[in-house]
Amino acid sequence: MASNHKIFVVEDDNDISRLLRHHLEVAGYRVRAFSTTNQVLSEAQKDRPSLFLLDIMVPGGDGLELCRQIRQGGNNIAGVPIIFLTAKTDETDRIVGLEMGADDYVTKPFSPRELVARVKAVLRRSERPLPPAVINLGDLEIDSSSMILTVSGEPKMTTATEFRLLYHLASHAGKVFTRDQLLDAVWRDTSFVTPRSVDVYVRKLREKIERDPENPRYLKTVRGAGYRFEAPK
Amino acid sequence: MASNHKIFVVEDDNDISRLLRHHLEVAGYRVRAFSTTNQVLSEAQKDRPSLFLLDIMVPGGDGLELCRQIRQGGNNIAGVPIIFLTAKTDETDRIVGLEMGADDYVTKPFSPRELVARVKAVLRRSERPLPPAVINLGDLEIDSSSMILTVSGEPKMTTATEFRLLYHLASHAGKVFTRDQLLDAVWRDTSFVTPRSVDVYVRKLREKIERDPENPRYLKTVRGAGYRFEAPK
DNA sequence: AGCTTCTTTCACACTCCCTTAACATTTCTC
DNA sequence: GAGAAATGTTAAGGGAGTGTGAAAGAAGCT
Repeated sequence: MASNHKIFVVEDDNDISRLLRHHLEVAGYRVRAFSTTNQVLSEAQKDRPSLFLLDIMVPGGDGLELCRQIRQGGNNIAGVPIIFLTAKTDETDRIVGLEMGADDYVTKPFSPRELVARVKAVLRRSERPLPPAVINLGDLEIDSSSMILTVSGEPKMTTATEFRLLYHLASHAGKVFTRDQLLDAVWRDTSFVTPRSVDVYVRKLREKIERDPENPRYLKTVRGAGYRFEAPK
Repeated sequence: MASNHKIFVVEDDNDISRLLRHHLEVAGYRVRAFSTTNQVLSEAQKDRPSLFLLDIMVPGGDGLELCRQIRQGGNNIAGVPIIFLTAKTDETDRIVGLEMGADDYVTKPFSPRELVARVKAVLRRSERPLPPAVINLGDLEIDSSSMILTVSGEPKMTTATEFRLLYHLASHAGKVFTRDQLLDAVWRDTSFVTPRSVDVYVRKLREKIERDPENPRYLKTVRGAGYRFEAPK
């Protein structure tokens, strides 16, 4: 249920802001709330949010202006999706806002479910499509679109987490990952997971892909650092 | 990002027209806007657009009429896809599907995300050869033109949603879809629908297509990910 | 209106996966 | 070679994800 997405909420009304935060957090997102536009831009450049949720009528230079600044090239956040919060009646605001480059809007009063659904939809669309669907290495075939692992022609059952881990390692073959990096990349919610969990999964994968799990050809341990997937020559 | 597609927009409200143009252009399409239907047809025959975006309520002979004229044989644009813009309250399903031969519709007020997504989807569909109207897999026959499902020669009744879901899964056999992806592809407005609704439909489909619904051969669960339709060998 | 049919949600049962903790083993350091 | 640190391995409980029936909610039909 949890995801790694961080959302910047810019809303001056404290009640609404708390409400937004609450619903978004329940939905598994991390939230940072701002009551004015002042520091949003500079913080965003440091903190790299996945999405902005802007009230169109916040004080301190309004939301539209902030939207334009975000969209402006030159910073590293120009591509981050934006959702506007608008009053139901104010059609012109909405239109202007959308023209400014927002990705969607939610009208107040909003239903929590719709809010979350729109956030989810925008984030889903902004995710870049996965790199090559099928990875072939040695006698392995890792097909991410069907989530099927084949070893020497034999299909092997894997759990979702096993598969994601394998896919991540194999699609960056040669690169060493620390346990923490793997947790960040592969696990949905890293907050309460021991890095040692990775070890357990590495073992499970070795049992499935290695001839001799004790002497792995693919999934190598890099002592003191982490793990590396090694492509056979 | 750029594509060679040219879109004819027919819309009398100037604000909305500008908005449409803006978002379509940002998405990489070329746009020609018309505020009445008068010259659309003649211009289209010269200029060959890839898609029409018609407000259903434009003055000068309404959008439906224009749609009919476009679809009429004898010109060279009969096959160009059409998307309608409609007010939310309208009864759109019938208009789109049966009578007029439109390809999709977008309700006002629309979100840019949705607009562009639908335009993209329709263009994508029109570019590649149509997916086969009849899918034959194992003892299943899924005929999308007549919306008839046959299992081992036995015709089975399905609802529209059941059929669309089955068709989507079967026409991408092997690929895993998350519940959210299925909602996007099969349902119209996902904002108010729980992903779990998909489960219910999967179950209904299993009851109709599987010998043993508890051990499905076709419609497999991929735990932690979603569902996959598996073609038998 | 009343009826039917489809859609969506809810609640509960159940299964399987995930995480952890504990112990075993290997590798490094002095 | 002894101790420390890192990794390998195993099994169990608790929890998340899914299956399922029923009932409320929409939408169309007569």
